[in-house]
Parts: sequence; C-alpha cells; structure tokens
Amino acid sequence: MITIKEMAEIAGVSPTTVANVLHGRTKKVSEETRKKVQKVIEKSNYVSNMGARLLGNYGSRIIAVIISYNNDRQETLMQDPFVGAILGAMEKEMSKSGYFMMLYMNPNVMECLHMAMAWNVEGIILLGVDRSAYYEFRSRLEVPMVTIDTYFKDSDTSYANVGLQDFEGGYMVTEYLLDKGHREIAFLSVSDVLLKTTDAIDVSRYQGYKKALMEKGIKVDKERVRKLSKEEKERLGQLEDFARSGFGGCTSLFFASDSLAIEALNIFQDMGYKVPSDISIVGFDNISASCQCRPKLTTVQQDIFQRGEYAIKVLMEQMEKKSQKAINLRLPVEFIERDSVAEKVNKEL
Amino acid sequence: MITIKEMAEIAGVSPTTVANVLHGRTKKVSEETRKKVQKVIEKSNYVSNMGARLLGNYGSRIIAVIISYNNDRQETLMQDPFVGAILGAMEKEMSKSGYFMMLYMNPNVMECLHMAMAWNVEGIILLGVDRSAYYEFRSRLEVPMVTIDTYFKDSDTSYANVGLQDFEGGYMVTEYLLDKGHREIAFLSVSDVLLKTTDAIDVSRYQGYKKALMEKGIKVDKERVRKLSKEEKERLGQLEDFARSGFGGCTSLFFASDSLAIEALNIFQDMGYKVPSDISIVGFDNISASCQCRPKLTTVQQDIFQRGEYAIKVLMEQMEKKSQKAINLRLPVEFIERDSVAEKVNKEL
DNA sequence: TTGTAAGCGTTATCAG
DNA sequence: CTGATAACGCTTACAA
Repeated sequence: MITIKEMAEIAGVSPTTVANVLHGRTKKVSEETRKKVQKVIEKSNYVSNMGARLLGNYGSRIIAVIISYNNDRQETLMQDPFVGAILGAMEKEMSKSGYFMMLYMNPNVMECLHMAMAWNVEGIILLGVDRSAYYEFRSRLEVPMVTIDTYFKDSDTSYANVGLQDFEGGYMVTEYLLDKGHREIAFLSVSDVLLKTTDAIDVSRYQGYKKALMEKGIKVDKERVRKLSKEEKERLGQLEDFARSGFGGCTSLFFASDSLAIEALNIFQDMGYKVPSDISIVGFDNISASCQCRPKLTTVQQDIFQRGEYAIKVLMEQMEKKSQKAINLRLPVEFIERDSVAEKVNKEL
Repeated sequence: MITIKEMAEIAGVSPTTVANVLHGRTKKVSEETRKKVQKVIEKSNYVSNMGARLLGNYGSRIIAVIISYNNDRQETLMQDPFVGAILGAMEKEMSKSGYFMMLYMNPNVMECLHMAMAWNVEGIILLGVDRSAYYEFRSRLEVPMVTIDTYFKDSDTSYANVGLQDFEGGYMVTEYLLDKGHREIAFLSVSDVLLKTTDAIDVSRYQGYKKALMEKGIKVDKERVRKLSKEEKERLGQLEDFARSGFGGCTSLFFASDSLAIEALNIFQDMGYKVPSDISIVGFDNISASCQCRPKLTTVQQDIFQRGEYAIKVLMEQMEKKSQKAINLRLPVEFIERDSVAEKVNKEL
C-alpha cells in the first residue's frame, strides 16, 4: 500500500502537492506539476487509507444501516425480500457517492450506539425500529438519521422518515372491495391496531380501511379487526379457527401485508375453501411472491428500490445541511388488481 | 467521545496503564490501580476509536462481504431470501467475535479490491463470485477469503469454499424420482451444465442427476438437459414452449433451484396442466416459498443459517492461522418430500 | 506555487 | 508495576 508521502518522494514534490492533485485542487498546483504527479499517482495504484481519514476526523464515509428486530423473528427477518431489496437499493445509492455500508443487527440500542460512535459514522439508517428506540438513538447521538417504516404520530417532531402512503393504500383496497360489493370486510394484522399505543405502520393501513368503511356509512366492527400472533404456529391455528368460524361472517379479508395474505390464502385453500369465490383476499406490499401464489394476489404496490434510493438521498441531505428539520416522506403506492377478489352481488343492489 | 488520554488524566495515571486495564492485562497493573482505573472507565462510557486502530494497523475488525452479481439481475439478487438469510447469519456470527460487516456490491473486481484495501479489512466473504473472479481477488490481495457457492474444479487448489453437497443432493432427488417410477426425467437450469467451462454449482447438481440415471442404466438424453434463459420474460416463453411440446416426453422435471421450480410449477398449472399428475416437479434449496406454493414442492434442503455460521468460522480460522490451505466444506443436505411428485406406474413393472 | 509541521487516538516498545 | 514516546497516514493551516 503506497502512501502519499512515498508518491511525493517519487515525484519529487511535497505530500501537500500530491494531496492537492488527488483532490483536484487545480488552482493550487501548476499544470506542469499536476501532470507529473498525476502520472505517479496512476502508476502507484494509490488507495487512500480510511484509518487516517477516520482518525483525523475528515469524515468516515461510513453509513450505518441498523436493523432492529423483535427477538422472535431475528432469524427470519433478513429472509424478507423487502429487507434484501431495500438494502440492495441503498447500497447502490450510497456507493454512487462514495459511501460505505456497515450493516449492524442488534436488538440492543446501546450496542448499536457504541458501534456508531466507534466508527464515527456519518449517517444512520434505522430499518424497522420503533418510535421509542428512535428517540433513544436521537437523544444520545448527534448524527443524521433516517428511519424507514417507523410510525410517527402527528405530535412527533424532528425526525426524518421515509415511509409510504400507507393510509391511502389502505383506503384504496378497502374502497375496491366495497366497489366489488363487499360489505363484511375484516382487517388482519400482527399488530394491535385498535390500541392507541401501538407503534407500527399497520395502524395507518388500518385507518385507511376505517375511513373507506365510514364513508360508506359502515361502522367498524371490532370483531372484524383481528390481531394475529407473530409466532407462526400459533398464527396458523388462529387462521384455521377463523376460517372454521365462517370467517366471522366476512366475505373479504384485508391483510396488512402480503406475506400474511399469502400464508392465509394457502391455508384456506388447503382447508378446502375456494379463493376468491368463498372468500376474497387482499394484501399490501406487492412482494414477488404475490404473483407466484395462486390465485395471484390483489394488493397495493410499493416501489422498494425507489424507497431505498430516497432514504439515502434524504440522509445525504441531512448530512450536508446538518439541519434536522422533520421530514416525513410518504412515497406513493399503486393499486394492483389480480385474481384474489370476487365480485359480490350484494343484497342492497 | 472520551479518549484514553483523558481517562488517564482523570485517574491520575498514564495512558499506557489505562490501555492495560482496558485490555485486561492484569499482570501489568497492580490490583489497586486497576480498580481505580476501572471505575473511571465505567463512568466515562469509553468507546474505542476504530480510526486509530486502523491507522496503527492493529486490526480493523472489518469483514467485507462482497456480493457479485450478473448485470442482468443486480436489482433482484438481494431479494433472494437465500442472500438475506445468509447475510443475517454471518452478521450474527461475526458480531459475536466483535467484527463488523461491511457490505459491498459491485460487479467490478478492481473496485472491490480498492475498497478492501482502503479499509484494511481483515477478511473477505465472496458471495456468488465465479472462479475466475476469485482468482483475481486472490492474486491481488493477501487477505483471508472464503467463497460461498463458488464452483471449483478438482484441479483447483488453495481456496476456501463453503458449499453444499450439491452432488449428493442432485443424486438424492433423482434417485427418488426413479424410485417413484419415473424414467423420463429432465434437468433444467439457467447454466449450461453440459459445457465443460461452465462455472456454477448447478454443474454438481447435474452430475448427481447423471450418476443416478447411469446407475439405473439410463443414458442421459442431451435433449432433456435444458438451459433456461436468465431473463425472466424469455424464460417464461421457454417454459411454455416446453410444456406445449409435451415436456419433451418427460414425466418429471428436476429444476436446479426452487425459485425456478416454483416459477415453472405456476406457469404449468396456469396453462391447465395438473401437477403432479400431468408432470412431476422437484427443486433444490428449500426456500421458504417452497411450502407456500401449491402443490408444496418436493426438494432438497440446505440449512442456510448453518452455512453463514460456518463461512465465518472458516474465515476466522484462516485469519488466525494466516494459513491458506484449501478447504472445501460441503455441508450436508436433506431430502424433503412434499406433494409435487406423483407415483408413476412404469411399463417395466 | 510549493513545502513544513502539527494533530487526530491507539498501541507497542523500552526505559525507569 | 508505571510512564514516556514514537509510529501509523492523512489533512490543513501556515510559512516560505
């Protein structure tokens, strides 16, 4: 590994001059010297030593991506195609600007902070951390941070989040179901969306559902807002029970995520129910599996790559401006009609 | 960020002493001093500055994970649950030993090398790079490296690879199909496994297939070894054509990966074919989607988490010993029988 | 336009 | 057992 000093010696100039050439400060170097030095640099295969950058506090060029997880799913979280896709998109975007991604998964906030400090990271992406953990990060570390999929309340302030139009998406699919003649529509999620304290984007999706129903003059039946277990085995049981109960009198089910919807779709069909003729199903996310299942899932699409890209763009903005005004980017979603919903001839008609 | 020097001042000792306490060199510090210093350290929330470690060449504690990809699938690669799962497993394993993961995706070998040198990484995991790229890395950089899923020939030497019993797996499923009475069995993959130069693990799976057939006295029919396009649209067309041709006279199909098998399974059923009664299908990998599709896929299972764990363990070994003897770990696979294969009453019987 | 030198925080060496 | 010091490579302020 050749150093600036060594190259300076070869070129017969001072380290400062080499550094100036390296950084393109053409005003500070004569054209002649520049050329001479340039040649030496090219021959030398120079690679700057990040340790020296770090130590001198000239910017680590590291962006930490911190993935939080509930302990019950630490092994499977990374299998989620959503996580992989957004990581890929972010890496691509940050490496464009010469930043490096350090990936860290640890449920312990203090250890995450420790890591961020040790490496003097220039920015942090918080993936799937809840609001309270975010505030913990925020209060202990003055580094630009952008959250992805953290649910903030209106009263929250001073955060940067890159989310989705979850509310609008929830509204959209519910309206679609209503259009198709459905009146008995359940909302299913692994979060308890009826609780005021619940801290997950599912809440926004639920609120969209609620609004669409209300506009049709339908009151939300709490029995039809169901919290499913995060534990797979238990959840499968719940879904079976629900099916056996005649789906609680519902003709269609809105699942807060595609992965949930697909799981249910398979179970119901295994039990002998026909989708969509016996029961209609919609999801949210449009993960790749949504068109690999049968019937193909009607859902709400998000552009994951765009999200990763924006997350980094917003972070970079914060890094440059050092300003920390609240940003709540909510990227558009798109309704995708496939085959999992049946037309319902309603008594009203 | 408090430094060793500052803590030394507070404790009224020298930086060296603080460092000795920090590193648990109890022999070098009197019990009394140790206690005093320990207290100061605990109060100070000390975080070691990695920049200084890097600069002083005391070990960066960084392990680079370099993901290579074919340009035609750079956007989707990270969506692969396999990639996500193995990343998660590796991160978990390395953080146990206090290492940090730097994630890098770049099809350009030189830029990857550049990154590894700039950060003075202690080890490298190469995920999905082909043999020639590996040798390029190897020749230019003297850092322990472990490849995952790189296909080496018997004549290759001096590498460390953490692979699977691909051959045995291929043999297993083919034998199973034969047991079930199938004689016309196709092998489908996105690699050209018949070419001597082909450089992908699919080749091993194919060879297992071949051996099983040969043992039954069946000669491999080259028409039944099919290379599918890596481009989705084109591949769908190929699969449809294949189905319309009556599956080339085959009664069962062995796909080199589950993702391929599931794709085909859906297309065939959409076209009106019944799986498995019209056509039997097996895959390889046991990704999570394999039991989400219908019929559930019969396949060969690999333990992805175990693989990630071993990859890091092997890498650490190399890092410690600085030895570079060839290691070709081939982790066991397990046959998983599900519902995608039908019993075939053979004329022979 | 070019060069000199200080400083970043850690560790290892060596002297006390 | 304890402490002083040099070294790592880069950047930048300042001197020539």
